[in-house]
Amino acid sequence: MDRARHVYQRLLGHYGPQHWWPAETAFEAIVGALLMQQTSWRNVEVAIRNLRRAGLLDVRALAEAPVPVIRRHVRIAGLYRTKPARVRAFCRHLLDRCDGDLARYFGRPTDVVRADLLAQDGVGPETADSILLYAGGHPVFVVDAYTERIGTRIGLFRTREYRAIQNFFEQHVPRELATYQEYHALLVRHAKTLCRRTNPVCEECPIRSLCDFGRRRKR
DNA sequence: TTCCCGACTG
DNA sequence: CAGTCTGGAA
Repeated sequence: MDRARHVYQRLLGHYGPQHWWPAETAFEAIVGALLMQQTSWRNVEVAIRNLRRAGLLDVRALAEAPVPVIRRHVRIAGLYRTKPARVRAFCRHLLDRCDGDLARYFGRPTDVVRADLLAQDGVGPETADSILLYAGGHPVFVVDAYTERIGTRIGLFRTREYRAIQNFFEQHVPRELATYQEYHALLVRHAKTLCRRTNPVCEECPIRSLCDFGRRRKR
């Protein structure tokens, strides 16, 4: 069996399904991705909750809201000098690109949507792919710091280049939306609970037998 | 003090 | 490639 698939099976068996964003709305996934950078997800959840409570969790509402108002609600997510304006600018873009119709926005070839996302302020490779995968239903493999850490520790690859890592997974894991969504969620879960940057808990790791780092590490 | 599911600028 | 940006939790 392919190692990348084997890792997936073991993580899924150990942690179980993570049931992420698809349960929520596509728009929430977009806002979450834009606010997530360099912040704990806990704070992003609070920010989204604040927006919803204020009736601002909507394309038009956010597009029209003054930046200071948006800032008041998302301040907890940090980087308040950039994120609020980026969220509003992105919503304005959605309005004049597809009249705020997300199905229409995402209803184009993956590469086209990805290029459009990357052209937006504050949207880099990870944010773009995260939006594609969890809001747009496009089967692209999301790469983040956790993916890189786990992948290099295990010895799946050595590169640190975004596209190279992404290609690795997309060539070894069947291109299925649900699988890609679940795999990324599992990597995040694994990186936070056991495969931490410092003090990893290799003794309890479900993929230790597949891991170059874990096998060599003493208890 | 460090770190958190990055992106941008110089 | 390195510095910078943010607040909050540990």
